[in-house]
Amino acid sequence: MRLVIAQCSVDYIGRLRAHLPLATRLLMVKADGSVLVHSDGGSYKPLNWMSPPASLRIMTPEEADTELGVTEVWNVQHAKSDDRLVINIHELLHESSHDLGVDPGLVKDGVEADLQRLLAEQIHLAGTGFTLIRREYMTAIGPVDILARDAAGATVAIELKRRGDIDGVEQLTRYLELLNRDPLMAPVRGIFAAQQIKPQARVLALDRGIDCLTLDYDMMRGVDDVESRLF
Amino acid sequence: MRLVIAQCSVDYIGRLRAHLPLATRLLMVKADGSVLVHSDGGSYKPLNWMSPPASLRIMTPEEADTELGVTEVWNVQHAKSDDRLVINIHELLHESSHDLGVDPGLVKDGVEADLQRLLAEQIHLAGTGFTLIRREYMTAIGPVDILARDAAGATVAIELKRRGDIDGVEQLTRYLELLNRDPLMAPVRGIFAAQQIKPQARVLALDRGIDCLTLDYDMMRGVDDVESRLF
DNA sequence: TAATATATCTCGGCA
DNA sequence: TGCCGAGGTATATTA
Repeated sequence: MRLVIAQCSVDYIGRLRAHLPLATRLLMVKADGSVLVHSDGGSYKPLNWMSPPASLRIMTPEEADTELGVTEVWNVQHAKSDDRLVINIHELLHESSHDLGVDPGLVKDGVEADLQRLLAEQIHLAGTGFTLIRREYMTAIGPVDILARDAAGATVAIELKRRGDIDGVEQLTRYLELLNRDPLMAPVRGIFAAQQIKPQARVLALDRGIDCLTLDYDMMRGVDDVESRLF
Repeated sequence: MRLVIAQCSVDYIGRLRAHLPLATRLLMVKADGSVLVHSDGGSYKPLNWMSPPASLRIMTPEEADTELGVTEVWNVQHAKSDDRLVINIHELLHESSHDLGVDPGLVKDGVEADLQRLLAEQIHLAGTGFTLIRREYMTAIGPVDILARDAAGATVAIELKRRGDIDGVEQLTRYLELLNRDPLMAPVRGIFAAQQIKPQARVLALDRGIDCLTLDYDMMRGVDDVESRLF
């Protein structure tokens, strides 16, 4: 990885066009040819960047640019598209190079897949007497997160989200419509389950006869830990 | 901005939990207290990070950690939530600090707003004899991108996207449902316009009687340039 | 402040 | 490889 602090202007031409006026910024060149242009604020998103795979060519500026104070031109070309990043460097303030090696990568816990596993194991949280039919029940339009049977023997489709938004209700609605076309399965009712359900999503769900279920991940994980410890 | 290359392990605890095993990485500390952990690959997204506003406290490790080789513990605490990033530093390989100043920021061209302006100007692309009623036509549930009148005098609602996904079709469906409740406006038909329309979205749109329109931004901008040059 | 739509989204999974 | 869904989505706009 190469780190450069420089006074520069940046232009991106590709899926859109974007321009950064002259200022002092961090330029990060990664081993895969990707380049990130960061300012000293904002979030983790760079001001401008080039995704890998890409190649960096450092060129001498044309005469007109030299007169404007440009000392180097970095041409970062994406390997598989016409996307291009052009960095006009006016002054190099710092430069260093480092060998980082390959990263072992991130281990996550608490994403939708974990929620799904826990709810499948603790399906009684969806309702008393519920039994699991299966997770990731495939249909023509995609997988239903959890398919279960309620105490009365009726089929229930459960859509899981970390954050319950209107999109999720639409998604579950499409599944229910499809499942209810199958006479062997109908009637199928729906449960929209999430750690947090937005008011609008709740209104839409109830309007469509879909039950809402708020999940407490920490509690569910706690139960999971206790159960794991028993075996 | 402070740049550190270090052998470290990282833990994030907040909306979820995430762990990075020991490896050499770049740590970027920005002026607003945000911290980015980057490896020498991937794209612009850091392996792990803390969003601003945040504060960094550097602490001496506990004895047990010292024995494992930890020399410094960075505790990055978000200012407005319980999100926390803990970086256990084993070896500092490089360190430098830089004053970047405030960035003037990015200028963009070619986002949805530009597409919308161009299609409004070239509304004939939606169909022969089309006339523009208005852009951003407000309804109770949000603005319809473009409202137009077709050759026969019927109202047409156009939803614009750069990438036509299923969400956009749902959005347009909601608008059409609402607009068609108004007897003065009904019947209103829909056109789903995008630079690229995903197959699933196309199927759903056609199933709901919504026409699809693929837009060529470069061509539209080219026409725009030519027209601009005439005046 | 809260909700909504966009993104050069990125990233992972699966056909 | 392309499509599809999730994201600690982040970010800008607007009511």
